[in-house]
Amino acid sequence: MDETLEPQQEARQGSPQRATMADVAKRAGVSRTLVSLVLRDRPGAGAATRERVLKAADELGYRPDSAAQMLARGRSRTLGVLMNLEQPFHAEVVKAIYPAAAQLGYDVLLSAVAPGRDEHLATGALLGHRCEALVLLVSDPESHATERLGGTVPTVVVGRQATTPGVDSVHTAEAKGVRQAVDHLVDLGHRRIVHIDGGKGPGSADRRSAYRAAMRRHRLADEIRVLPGAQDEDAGIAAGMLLLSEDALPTAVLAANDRCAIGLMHALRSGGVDVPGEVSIVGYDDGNLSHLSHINLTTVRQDAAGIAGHAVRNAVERLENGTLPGRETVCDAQLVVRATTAPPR
Amino acid sequence: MDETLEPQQEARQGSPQRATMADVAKRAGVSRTLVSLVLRDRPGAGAATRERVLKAADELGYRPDSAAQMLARGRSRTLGVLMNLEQPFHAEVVKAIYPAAAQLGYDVLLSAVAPGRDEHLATGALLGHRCEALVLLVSDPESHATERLGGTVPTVVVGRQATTPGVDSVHTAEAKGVRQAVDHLVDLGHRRIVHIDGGKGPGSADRRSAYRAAMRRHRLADEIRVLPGAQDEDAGIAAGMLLLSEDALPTAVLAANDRCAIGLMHALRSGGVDVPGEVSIVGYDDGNLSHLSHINLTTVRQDAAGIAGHAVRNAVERLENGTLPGRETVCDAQLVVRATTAPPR
DNA sequence: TCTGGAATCTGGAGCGCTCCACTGTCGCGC
DNA sequence: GCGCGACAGTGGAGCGCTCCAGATTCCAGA
Repeated sequence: MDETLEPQQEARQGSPQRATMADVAKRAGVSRTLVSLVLRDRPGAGAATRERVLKAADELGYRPDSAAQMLARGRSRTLGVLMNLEQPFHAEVVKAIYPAAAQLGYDVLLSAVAPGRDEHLATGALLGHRCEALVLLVSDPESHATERLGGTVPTVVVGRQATTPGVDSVHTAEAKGVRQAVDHLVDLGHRRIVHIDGGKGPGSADRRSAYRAAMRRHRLADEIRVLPGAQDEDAGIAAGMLLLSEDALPTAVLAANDRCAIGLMHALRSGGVDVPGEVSIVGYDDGNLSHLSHINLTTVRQDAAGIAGHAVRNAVERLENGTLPGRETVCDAQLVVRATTAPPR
Repeated sequence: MDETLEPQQEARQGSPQRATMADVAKRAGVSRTLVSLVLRDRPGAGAATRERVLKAADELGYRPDSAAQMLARGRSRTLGVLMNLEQPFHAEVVKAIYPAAAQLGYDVLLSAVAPGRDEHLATGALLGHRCEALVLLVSDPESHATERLGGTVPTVVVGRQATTPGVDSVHTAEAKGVRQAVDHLVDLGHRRIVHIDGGKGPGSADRRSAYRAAMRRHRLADEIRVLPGAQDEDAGIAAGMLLLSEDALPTAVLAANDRCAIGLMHALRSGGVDVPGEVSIVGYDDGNLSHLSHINLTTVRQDAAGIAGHAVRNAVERLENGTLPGRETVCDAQLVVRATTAPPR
């Protein structure tokens, strides 16, 4: 950068150029190395000196340069998280990843998929920033390209089973969650229970097969019906439209996730269908929308904090432990009964 | 004897060593510098050599180390974005920031506020990663601490006017949007139009005063009523509850944002109130929820792409231009009439 | 008195990259 | 033949930090 001296810096922080460790050292009258020790809270510095260094650093508004740290350490202690900004559940998980990573001394970098920014690009950015491990909240199960990064860097896939050896996965006990949901509906007296599929979204394949299994367990194999869908409101709406166009409605629907459930609920209600009077709906995720008092969605709660914790721990373990076989961590699922399920008419 | 230092052990950390520029250079039989030139697509290399370098880089799976790049360049060409994972509108803006930044050759780093991770911490992380400029989608107008970073690093505040000199701001023409909304309601015949306040959220103060001004313009000063609130569903619900508990409902409500509007809508509907039959509702943002066919919210559309573009351009300009006075960019607002507004009974 | 070891502190090398100043090598006009 | 600019390519310095191998001090114990 050109050495354009900034004429008016805030007086408080003073330095036109970012303060370096050498500046702090000079001010405190010690060596760079010692400053480094003190700032990283390592033994090897006397109490008085320590104090002096800290004071000097504070006065200069010193901020360690993580780029230089990474370079020098040969490690970045940074975890990369690939997410979708539109999935509330991702937000939930990310919120829990921050403290989990911080606790283990890791930093977190977020990268989101967006139109024109696919998984590949987004993970590339993460890797370019020297993330030592990746947590993939988004990952196309069909193109294993992203997962295969596991060969390069420890990778944890969230929300579904990994299909590549050497890649960890953390996901919800979909079978349990779905079974609870189906059990609940059957207990209420439902038989015609439709499932809206989540397409390529995480967990969808498992939920689909768990739905089938649960239906069979209740000897309702004949009633099995899976509608194509996705994990968003539009898919729920589309499914709702489809159902409304048919002769008879099912009495209950297990949606791909909460967003899908909400879309479905709106579609049905605006089609004059009473929920849960005529049709019961069960969601999946238990994000911040579902517990809103008027949505009040019966849903399968995924343990975002648990998922985040395990994902981080697995990634770090793999990082510090070298090669490990791919592990699968299953987090608990819990049906939360609210107001969108009721006995069928 | 120092020169026979053995290379870093590979086995210990398990990770296969990441290929460096020197590796690529050796493989292609050229100097590091040339590799650097080729990879950055700079003139100074012959076509044949260029090809060879590219091939070598590809074969080694070479990935430039952005930490080293930053360090060497003295610049990171990275923009930091502070966001809230729970605001769909932020997601919208971020999605547009990516391409805008990429076009100017800048990288984007995301940092989210979360429980236990306040603005200060989140921006600290961004700064530690050497972001050269910050785009703040989140910023507490009361504590100017975050904004004051503008003294250190170019800062653009999104969603409200900056209160610190030397800090740019990009926000929607709240006055115009709100005026359109109020005009629309008045045109429909409404007089009792209540506004739910967005609390400390971005844009709230402007919307509040714009609401007051618009009401006065229509000689409805007596009908002005601002309910305390926030920019989320819960606030909408709370406001709805409050209104339901009163003797008479207003005929229209201008909500703090879409999320708030949705909360309100649900609260009113579950209280047996017809929307828009008895009460019309107008939101603000036009995020992905509002256009869902059953929510179908009349709302004020904020130009996320425009906001993102201006924020990025302003930040970069300030970066490359040295000192500039604080500028304010106002993006268009546009009322989108959908199905939650109708003439009063 | 000397020894040795803990506690404290220092200098230099080097992480992977970019930039600057430089060396060659052409080809072309005079 | 010479000069000269354009192009191709090289080597070294150094970004801010951490680590390693010492250097210095001080004091307990023989």
